[in-house]
Parts: sequence; C-alpha cells; structure tokens
Amino acid sequence: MSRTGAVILGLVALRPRSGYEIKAAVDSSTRFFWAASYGQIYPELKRLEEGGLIAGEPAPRGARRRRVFRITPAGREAFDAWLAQPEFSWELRDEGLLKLFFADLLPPAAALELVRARRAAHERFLARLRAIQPGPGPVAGAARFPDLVLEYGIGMNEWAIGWCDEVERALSSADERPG
Amino acid sequence: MSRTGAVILGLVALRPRSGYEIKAAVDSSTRFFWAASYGQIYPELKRLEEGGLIAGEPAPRGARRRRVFRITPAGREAFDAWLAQPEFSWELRDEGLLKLFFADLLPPAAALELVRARRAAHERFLARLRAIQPGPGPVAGAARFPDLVLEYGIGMNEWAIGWCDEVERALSSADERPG
DNA sequence: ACACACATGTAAGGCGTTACATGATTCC
DNA sequence: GGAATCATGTAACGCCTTACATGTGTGT
Repeated sequence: MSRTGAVILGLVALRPRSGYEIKAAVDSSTRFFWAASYGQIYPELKRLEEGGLIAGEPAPRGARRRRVFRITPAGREAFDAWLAQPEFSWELRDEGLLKLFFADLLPPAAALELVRARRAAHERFLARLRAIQPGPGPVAGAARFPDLVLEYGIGMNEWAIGWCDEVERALSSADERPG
Repeated sequence: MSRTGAVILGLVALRPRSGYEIKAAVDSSTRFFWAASYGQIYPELKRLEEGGLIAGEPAPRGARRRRVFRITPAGREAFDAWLAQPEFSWELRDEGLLKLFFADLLPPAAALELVRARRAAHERFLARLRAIQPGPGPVAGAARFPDLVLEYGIGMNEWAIGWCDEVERALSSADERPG
C-alpha cells in the first residue's frame, strides 16, 4: 500500500466517502503535507478495492452516478499497521529556500526582495490555514489530532515569518553600512 | 530549464565542478530542501551543455576520466533570470504529519509514541544540520546566504521540537485525567 | 587482498501532475 | 441559457529514485 493509499484508507476509515469527497477532504486538510490529485485517487481506489481493503457501493444522487467506499476489516488492519509504525519519510521541495541559498549571486536589493516575497508567501499560507475551521470542540480531553496538525502548520508559518523579518532587518542594516 | 537544472547551474556558477562534485555539494547543502540524484544530475548536465548554458572540459585525475563544467554567459543569464524571479513552488511530503493527522484512530499511548518518534526525528535532523560547518567568516557585511538557509533549517527544527514537547505534555496530562 | 572513495553513466520503474473527456445538477 | 459544482475517469508526460554497470586510485 502506497502512502497516498494510506491517506485514502484513513479518510474512508473516518467515514465512507466517494472519490470526489476524498479529493475535497484532501484539499482542505492533508493537502499541505500530503497532496493528491484525481489522477492518483481514482486509480488508487480501484487498487484498494481489488486488494480488498475497501468496498465500494453505488450511491447515486438522482441520475448522477456516484460510488461510496467504506473500509473493510482487512483495510482497517492494514491502515492501523501503517499508522502505528513510528517511521516516516520526509521530503521537501522548496524553491524559495533554493533561491535564497544562491542569493549571494544577486545584488543586495534583489536578495532583499526575495526575502520579502518569501515572507508574503508565508503570510498568504498562514491566512489560508487560519481560514480552516477547527473541528468540533474538545470532547472530554480527546486529542483532536487534525487540529493539532493545523496548529503545527500555523505555528510553523508564524515562525518562518519571524525568520524573514530577522533576515530582512539584518540585510537592511548591512545595506546601509556597507564595507 | 528545470529547477534541478537551476541547482546545477547555480553550483557551477559558484565554481566549476564535475558531476560527482555537484552531487557531493547537493548532499551537503541543498539536499534538505532540494535533493538530486546521479540519475538526474548526469542527464541534466548533458541537456544544459547541449543548450549552451554550461561548457564541460576534460579534467582527468591520473587515468581517472573526469569532466568539469563551467557556466557560460548564456547560462549565467538564464540562472540570474530564474534567481531574480520572486515566485517559487513549495511542496512537502511529510508522512509523520500524515500519521499524526489520523492519530485519533490510534490508542492514546500509540499516538504519544508517534509524537515522541517525530521529536526524535527532528533531533536527528538538527544534529545533522549542526554538523555542517558554516562558510568562511562574514566578509565585510556580505550576506552569506547559505549560512542563513542553514540557520533556517536549524531554527525550524528547534521550533518543531518545541511543538512536539508541548503536544507530548498536553497528551500526557489528558491521559492521566481521562473523561 | 580488500574496502572505500572517486568518477561517469544508463535502465526500469514509481509516483505524481496536467489536461482532457464526459455527463448531471443547481443556481442565477 | 450559462456558469459553477458534482462526479468519474483516462492518457500523456515529467520528475525522481533505485539499482545496476564499469573502471581508477588510495589506504590498510
């Protein structure tokens, strides 16, 4: 089972969903640390069903055909096995950091511009994250992990904005007093 | 020009290098926000040379064949154009956050274990980053952007460790006082 | 003699995105 | 009538990793 398969499995474990609903759920939650497109989701649903990890049933709305998938016992088992494993891959592709890494090759003003643009990007990101509603209130000390992960994203971007501010300040003062 | 092409272009802009040296430079610097393997580097070198952005010359060491690439004026132009553009893609695949997102489906003890494992991973990451030597001392107010980016990685991981600590604490107290 | 670092590449395969194709329903 | 949303899928392509193949030089 691929990791994108695990996302799908997890979402249908929470409640039965159609492919379309899975895509919507991904886009409003895991997208920032695990994205998925239709081009992955539908073929993966097929594979998971063939593997007996999920089961789909027709659930049309009017004449609009629609299939809803629920997790099977075997699927739940596979999902739990993945989930409990405390090992995880991590991969980042950050073109902004890449440009900053090479910014010595740029005139100071252009480098400063890069930092400001990065700050603005974090600000936009933050706004999108803050627009996401946290789940229903704390259920008697329950963990509400999706909210924790949302807080992680928010905190991370706030930290990054602070970093940009520091760098901007350092760069500006170095600019004023060259040599 | 692809973004991995830009990394290669930037590294040979700093100084002429062989494919092997590019791989080593990537592994000890950009790897954490932009990785590259031999399977990308050598074909990309070929493409960049064919496009006239870099020029390779034989530079054998003994009987060991070796080619060193330097950037051409056209290459430098293309690189600068990419570098100055304050737009950048950003993509994260974080399996740890994914597991945390679904951790409501796990017994509390196992969820706690996930947080601890993430903390340990950040700790290891931090150790690797701190092992990287910063470049030569500040050259009269020069920016030393690679060092700034290194500091970014260090600061980010320190922040993440703090987040893990907070979550661990919240989880432990909820565990002691259930309901 | 053996292991490890230096050095250059290719082939196969996995993962993922984008664009396209199709059609129903709802809202203005 | 038109646009947006709901809904399912496929095809082509790009990017990247892994594994392999080959050979030299250095240190023990």
